[in-house]
Amino acid sequence: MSAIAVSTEETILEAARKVFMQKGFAAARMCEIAKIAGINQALLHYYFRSKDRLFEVIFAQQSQNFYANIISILHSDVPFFEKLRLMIAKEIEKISSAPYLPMFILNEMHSNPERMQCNGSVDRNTHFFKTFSDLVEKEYEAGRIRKVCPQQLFLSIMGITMFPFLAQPMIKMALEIDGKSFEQLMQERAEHASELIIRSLQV
Amino acid sequence: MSAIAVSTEETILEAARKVFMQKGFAAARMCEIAKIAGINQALLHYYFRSKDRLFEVIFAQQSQNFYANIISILHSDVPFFEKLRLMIAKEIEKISSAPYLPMFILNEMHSNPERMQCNGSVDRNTHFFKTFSDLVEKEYEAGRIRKVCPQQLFLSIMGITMFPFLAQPMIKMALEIDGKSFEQLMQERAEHASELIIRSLQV
DNA sequence: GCCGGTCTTAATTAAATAGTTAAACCAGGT
DNA sequence: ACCTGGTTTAACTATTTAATTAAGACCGGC
Repeated sequence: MSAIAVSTEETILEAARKVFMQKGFAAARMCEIAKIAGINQALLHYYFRSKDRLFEVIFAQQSQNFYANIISILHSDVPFFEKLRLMIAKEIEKISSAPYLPMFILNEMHSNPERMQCNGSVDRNTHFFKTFSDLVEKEYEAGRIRKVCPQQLFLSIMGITMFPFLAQPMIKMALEIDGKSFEQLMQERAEHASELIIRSLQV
Repeated sequence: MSAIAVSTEETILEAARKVFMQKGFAAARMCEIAKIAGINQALLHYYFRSKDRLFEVIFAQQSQNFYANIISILHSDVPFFEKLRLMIAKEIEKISSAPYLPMFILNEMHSNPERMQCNGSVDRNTHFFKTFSDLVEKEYEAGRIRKVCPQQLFLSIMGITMFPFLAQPMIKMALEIDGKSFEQLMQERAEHASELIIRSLQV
């Protein structure tokens, strides 16, 4: 009963996650989700009343997933440079196992900003910047890094780690590489990215 | 006659550009394009047979627009560091005037890779990497920069310049700034980004 | 004046897709 | 044995939207 019910609910969520993340809300099809979950559309609506509701659940989950790493590392108790290295490495590691995640989140926020405003799951997760900013400030005052705008630095770190995945199809064409080589490149990426950021901060 | 015809054709393209770039192919509506162009749907199909055809035209145009800057600067005759500065500055300048451009291109390539393969307009524009790679190689051999993987460097430069626009809605929430402040931040961005990249390359 | 292409209006078709319903099936638990 | 709830099937409705069509209005050049 309950055990079985949870199982199919999760089967559905898993299928929905795949489809929504790959195609986005507008191009996603309920019948495809049902098909992948190995069930019928009737049961889909039996569990989640509508496409919108199902999407809300998926988006909230993934949104959580998207920010969790950064937040926990920012609050961890390691030296600043180590934090940067960890943020970059862990983020690349996670995205490697879910390459569509950044595009999904950013594209849905972009193409439907209204949905986000009334959505608490977004708000709860986006208040970590002050922590980062304070860390940078302190590090500068201790003379361990050069003077730098925390906002700009933050954008750079995020861009350097997430962009390759956002632009994956373009990158593959531009660099003329296949999926295998791309994965390889991403495995080496954390090292290059950390090196680049940390060198740029040297006094 | 001809003058008028061209004018409405351009009116339609302008409207289509707005709608497709803001909503993406799947969520874009022909009737909205018609409405914005100030015409009716019948005329829309009179000029462009179908939604797909209209989209092809827009995508090809924007794709061109997307790569043009980088390509022309790569082939220009200025020192390497100056090229980097120019690439970053010009790219930010362009995107600032069309903030949806990167998300549009990357998201459509992501959510519909098939469309791209048969589309020459993409292929023609993505073969500029070797030029960049050679430049980096030469610069290293001349001892003016440290040893660095050209592919990784390329990803970093692109990421640093384009990410803020791709993530605009998220950024605004995370940094708790409004549209005005975001524009301000982007105006200062080229300077920070160049500084960061060039410092990281110092031997 | 009329001719051709541009454009409008409005009605209509066709297709895709979200969502509903009712009846039946089946397995586990009582 | 039977009740319950998850599940299936299949037919159905409603809605949205792309695409078409036909009849005619407007308008500039011939």
